[in-house]
Amino acid sequence: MQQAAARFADYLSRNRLRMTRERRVILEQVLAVGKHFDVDDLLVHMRNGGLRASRATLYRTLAHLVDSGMVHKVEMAKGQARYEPMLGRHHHDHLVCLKCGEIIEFESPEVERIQEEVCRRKRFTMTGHTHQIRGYCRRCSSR
Amino acid sequence: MQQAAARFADYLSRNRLRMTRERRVILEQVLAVGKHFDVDDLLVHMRNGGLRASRATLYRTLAHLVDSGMVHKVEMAKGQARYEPMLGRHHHDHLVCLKCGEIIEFESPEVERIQEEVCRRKRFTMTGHTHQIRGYCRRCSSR
DNA sequence: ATAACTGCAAAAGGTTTGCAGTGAT
DNA sequence: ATCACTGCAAACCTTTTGCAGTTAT
Repeated sequence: MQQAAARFADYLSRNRLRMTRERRVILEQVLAVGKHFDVDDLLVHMRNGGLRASRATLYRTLAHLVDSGMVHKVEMAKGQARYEPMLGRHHHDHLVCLKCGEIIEFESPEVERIQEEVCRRKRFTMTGHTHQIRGYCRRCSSR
Repeated sequence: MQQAAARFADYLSRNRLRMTRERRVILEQVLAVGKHFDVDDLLVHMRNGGLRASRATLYRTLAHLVDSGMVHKVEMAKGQARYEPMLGRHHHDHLVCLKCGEIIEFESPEVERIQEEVCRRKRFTMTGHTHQIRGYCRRCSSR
């Protein structure tokens, strides 16, 4: 946790940005709220802890956290974004349950390899990708 | 083209929906406008051809075309949707150029296979997926 | 002191919806 | 004669932005 704060502080100072109380609190809550969350989850979580920050500041700070690489932004359908802290974790993609909203992670080096090959063949410079499988999780399928 | 109209008509009647002038025109224009388009492209294309339909009707009709399987909806980041006619074509995914907006298609049976295996392992019932690679196309990379 | 930051409320931007009138079956 | 469809304008929803006041450096 200290570590994360230090890393963010470092990112901020390298970009001539400032470490404010809001940013400290938001980072701490992002780490506390768990794996996958959206802005509302975070807001609710913060309120329950008696903390607050405006939506605008949440969005602005999350953008910096994403930019620093400490948090990933996952674009869902209809322009809703979810976020996930990436501290020391590595890349993965998602299975999204359409009924209960559960998000299951998966990773496949094979898929990564194929992606790179596709890009090579098409002379395409990849900067990122999105790979989501939608459907019903084990629990929701069985009813 | 006749064929497409017949297929849509069939879908409509099976769902107790009606074949209207607007729907006929929209289907025809969807086929004419080409591979990947968004609602604005379609609207502009129609206006250039002296045809028209309200945005609301475009959205409503596209939803039916998607439901009928004749058109695929591709969710892009930030809640913008694009559509592509699927007549007799089969599934593929996309490379999206962040600079010029070009969309390059690719397909990989291997990735499909891996997806199925991931789902089996996680006991997940897949109903669809999204797989996009973002970056810069050949032209845009080289400048 | 400077320039970045914050909250607020307004704006944006794509999509959806309620309604009253129109039209397919 | 029904009941679905259409256009319009308003409503939606998440995210972004302008502004005036606040605060880290």
